[in-house]
Amino acid sequence: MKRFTKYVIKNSLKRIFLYRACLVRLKLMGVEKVFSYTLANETGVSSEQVRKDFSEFSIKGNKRGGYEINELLEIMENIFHRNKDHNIVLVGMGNLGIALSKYSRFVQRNMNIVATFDIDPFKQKVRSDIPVYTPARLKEIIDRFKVKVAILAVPEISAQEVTDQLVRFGIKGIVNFAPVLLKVPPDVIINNVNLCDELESVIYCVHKQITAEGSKNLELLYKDMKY
Amino acid sequence: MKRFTKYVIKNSLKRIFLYRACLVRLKLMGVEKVFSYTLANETGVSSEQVRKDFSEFSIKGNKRGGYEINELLEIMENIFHRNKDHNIVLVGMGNLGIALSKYSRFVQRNMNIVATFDIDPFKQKVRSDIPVYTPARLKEIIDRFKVKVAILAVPEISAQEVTDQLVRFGIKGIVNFAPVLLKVPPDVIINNVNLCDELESVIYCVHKQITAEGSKNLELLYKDMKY
DNA sequence: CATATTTTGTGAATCTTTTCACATCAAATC
DNA sequence: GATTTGATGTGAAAAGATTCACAAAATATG
Repeated sequence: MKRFTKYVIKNSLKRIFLYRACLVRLKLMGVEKVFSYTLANETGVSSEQVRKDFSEFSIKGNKRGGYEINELLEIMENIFHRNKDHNIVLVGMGNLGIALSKYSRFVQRNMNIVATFDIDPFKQKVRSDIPVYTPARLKEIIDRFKVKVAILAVPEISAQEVTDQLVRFGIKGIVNFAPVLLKVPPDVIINNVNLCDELESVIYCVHKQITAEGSKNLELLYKDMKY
Repeated sequence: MKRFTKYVIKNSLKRIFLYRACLVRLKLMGVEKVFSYTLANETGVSSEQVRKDFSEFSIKGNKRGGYEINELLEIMENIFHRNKDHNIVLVGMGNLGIALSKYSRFVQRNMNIVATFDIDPFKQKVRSDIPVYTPARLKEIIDRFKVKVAILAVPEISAQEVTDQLVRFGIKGIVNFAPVLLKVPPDVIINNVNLCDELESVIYCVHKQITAEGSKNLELLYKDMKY
């Protein structure tokens, strides 16, 4: 009865990102070695979980000696192919699109938005820091920069249409900010970011927490997970 | 050995949001009734999952008749307290903060950003559509509008400091866009949105998918979940 | 150099989530 | 109104994720 499968990023992978962020911070503070429980404390997971996650990605430490931060980061860079640059396109230069195009952290992590696209001719500026093209040039740019991943920040109504184009032009992964479930072939990875839901779920949980009589109710709503 | 627990929003709750978005769409299209497999098809989950989720939230349907969309939406509105208005504050009016403050979908769903805050005096504008105040007025505004939930879009470096203030002034839930793990008392709910990680994980999966020799590798990286 | 200590790494146990399978009910059909 | 059909709702089974518990290894100590 299922019409399409969707790949979902595993928790363990998400946690690896947490660990890495934490390692980068510790390195800046001059720390050279970590133990699984250091990372556990900093990220809120359990130390066994850290080790289990590492073992899933075949990351080995030194018994008694813990892990060298530099070594760990290098392994992670390799796992994530972060040594290479990655070219991204961004479609939809509304408020959110503009903010994302200026988000400096992407560049810091070797993810370059090489071009953005918008149907509004008034927004199109080829001679800008990051150029804003007409969607007619999508294929050309995707081909030229060998782009495989796109950020979708267009209105809900045109999200599927743009997605179909992107997929046709060879895009294999999309971070989608439009609140729709995109339909794509099984080899295309979609990561939905729904800002409303993020806010709404917090409001919901807060409300429940405030009005909850016993803890029984809460258990229905959250997992008491330590991540 | 754990230093703080963190509540994480359950998958079933996240899926309820999916269902609702879908129901709203179907309603606009003039549909009046749905079956569990309609929702399943539209959202990519299995129909048993839909029913199990509903049963978790004590949502009942009609055997053979499925579910009335209106009824379903009403129940969900009640569950989510969406009939009431919710006042939100937003701290940090950088690119992302500005975009979020203009995000019309929040208002459509009864979530009103009543005020924003930024330390930069040049950004402070009290007579604007949504006023931008100095953080010195945080307590005053939070008290006046009985705000319980905040959006945090400040730089990494000041995120914890601002969080401590927010918590002191009575904020019980935070949507955090800064890439740091905030430390808060156990009754405060944090929802982290890390834009870099979202993009990076897609890049990672795409890369793995492209270079994967067998399907064995893939299984390590994704769950073949149908959500 | 033997012993004690500390941390990793992982199989087993537990807990959670998802899927299966089918009884149960409501509507449609004969 | 009896029978068939097609959906829900939910225990039971399976799959998946997390925690426990402890052997193995590396370092420190006496």
